[in-house]
Amino acid sequence: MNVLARLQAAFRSALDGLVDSPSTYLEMIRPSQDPKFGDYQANLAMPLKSVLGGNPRDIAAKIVERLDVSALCDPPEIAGPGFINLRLRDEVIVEMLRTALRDERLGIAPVAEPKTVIVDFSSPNVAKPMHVGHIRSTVIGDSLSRILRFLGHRVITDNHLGDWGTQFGMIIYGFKHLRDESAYAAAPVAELGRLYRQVRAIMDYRAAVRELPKAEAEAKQLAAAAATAAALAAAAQGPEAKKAAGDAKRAARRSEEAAEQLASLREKIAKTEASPAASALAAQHADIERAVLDETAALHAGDAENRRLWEEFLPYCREDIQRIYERLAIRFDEELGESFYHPWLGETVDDLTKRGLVRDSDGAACVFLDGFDSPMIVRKRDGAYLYATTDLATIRYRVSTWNPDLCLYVVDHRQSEHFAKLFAAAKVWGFEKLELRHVSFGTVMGDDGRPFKTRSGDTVGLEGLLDEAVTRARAVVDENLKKNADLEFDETERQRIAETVGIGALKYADLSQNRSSDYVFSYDKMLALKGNTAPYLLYPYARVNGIFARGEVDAEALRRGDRAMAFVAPEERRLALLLLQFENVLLDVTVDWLPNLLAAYLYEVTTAFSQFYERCSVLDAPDETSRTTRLALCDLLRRTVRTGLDLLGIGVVERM
RNA sequence: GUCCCGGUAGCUCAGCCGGAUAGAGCAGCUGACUUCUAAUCAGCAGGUCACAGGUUCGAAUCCUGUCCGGGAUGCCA
Repeated sequence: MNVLARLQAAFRSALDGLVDSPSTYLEMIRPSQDPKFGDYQANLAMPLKSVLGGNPRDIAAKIVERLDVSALCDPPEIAGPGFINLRLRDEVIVEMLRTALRDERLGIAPVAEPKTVIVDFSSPNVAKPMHVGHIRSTVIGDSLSRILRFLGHRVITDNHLGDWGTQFGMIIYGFKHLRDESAYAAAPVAELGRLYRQVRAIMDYRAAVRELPKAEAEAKQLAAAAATAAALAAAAQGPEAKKAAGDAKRAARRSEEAAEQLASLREKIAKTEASPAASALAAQHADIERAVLDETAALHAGDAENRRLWEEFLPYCREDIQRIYERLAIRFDEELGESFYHPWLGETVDDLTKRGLVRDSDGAACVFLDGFDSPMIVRKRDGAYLYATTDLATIRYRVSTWNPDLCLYVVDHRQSEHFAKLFAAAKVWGFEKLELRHVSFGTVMGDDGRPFKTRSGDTVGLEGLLDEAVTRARAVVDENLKKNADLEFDETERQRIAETVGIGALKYADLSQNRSSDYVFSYDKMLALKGNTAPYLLYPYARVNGIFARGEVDAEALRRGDRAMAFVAPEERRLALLLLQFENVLLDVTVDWLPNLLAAYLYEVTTAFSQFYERCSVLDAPDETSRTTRLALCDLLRRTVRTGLDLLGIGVVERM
């Protein structure tokens, strides 16, 4: 049992008979932020004032009187308005350290009541290359799955692939009209990618031409509005002036955005028209939008030819994304894409209808839900189904197959309304016992504060992103080795370190951020050697390995041994306390599904280690007890870091 | 229009289910490598936690309003 749980148990008996539901108060016991307030503090006397009456210091005194923590702590102290400060006895810390040291799982017991959890994440569209937008869902979902599994839950990870949408209509259309037979025979994946981009380019061009007049008119109108607003602002006096200036600024910005939008449209058009071949292509395929939709509809309707092509293309498309997953070390238990649910969409709507949940509105089948202005449309006027329908069918399938307690959807925040409706609909459909959670996250931004794009305005491919991270990591490795003459790394090892550090840095940059906020992408920041970065966390791990190697320490014997241990420096004690909080941190992560809490913890623990390392010589410790204690801290540190990083989906390097 | 999310140091961000003097990193300044890897450490400086009210013994954290930014908003996913 971890420290906190033991303290809580002691307080639970102290509160017995005093309050009805002690749980809320037990959560008010937490690590102190300042050592002078002890190791842990209980903040429950103040809020108990409204329950028990009297003044909080007296309440605290009463609780302390009933409290028996003598096996764990020095006598508790009451401070300030009624804080109860607890200082753990060194022998207790040492004993718990020993328990963790001996245990494969660092003393962390599996949860008493395991749940079945489905984690739905990544879910790229297989017809197009993965891009930067997929990184967050993939990395956050993978980490949450690993943490849940480590804690002892039954976890099913599912990649709900987009393998049935319009993008396949595009590829099929491209294949029928634009394919290069020999290129397809030689390298099908590349050729399909080219076809997708080709069709996309034609469609984009045609859309740009169509939208141009409207965009021109809008830009013109907004420019005029901005000019008017600027004039008004210049003329305004007194209290009106500030407001007018604000209006002018906003109008100017809107005008600027419209101008950019217009410029981007013109650029697309110019790009196509600059090439006679591209222009001719665009002219030849004047009806491309409708034709693509027709190909998609034919696929869905069971057209034999399109179905055959789809089956032929699918493995190639999956191959492309599989390569990325392998590099990221991401695996799924299931990859049931949209196509898997296609056969059941009709009966899903029928079942909803049978239960009286569906109403016709303008020819569309709609589920109207309390608290929402607009309904959830489950079948379009033209008879086609939507992702809402697929998502409902998916819930039903998952319940009948795995009977989960909880289902997490790791999907970006823009879809929060969709999920709010989906969850509400699932509830009225009869799945009220199943807990559904949208684990949402923000956008990856460029350093200009806008969604991360290449200089030419395209989305950034994920593969290129990985390559760049590794290349830059390699530069850091080489740079560092120049400074350390006594370290020798051959080419293979350098490259392997670069791969681990680069990919790890990319993942860590994402996971160390609170998922709900947008985050600014920066190679320089993620690969920085100091601060909350992957390289900083990996370093202590390698350092400890260095100590064990140089001292020829037998780690197994250390773990099993029973030599005396004791603290002489505050850095040792602080590091030990932090190491013992690992379990609580993992449990905290699963309260609001925040992997950044684990990242922050690992940063804190490695920072504490760096301070310890600076201050306390391990191999040349003053005596045997100190040496054993310090080696134990080192070993626990490296295993905690390795486990913690593994739970974030990040690998370690033995030396760097 | 309605709904959702955000506004914390020059920059990037933690902290937000109320707790003791608001924390990191970067950038700036000062120190520390004959010592287990300096991919490090120690220190200085830097903040009306957007604004105004409210609840509370106590508010960056909860409530209300205002301003600013982003997003969503019936037949795409």
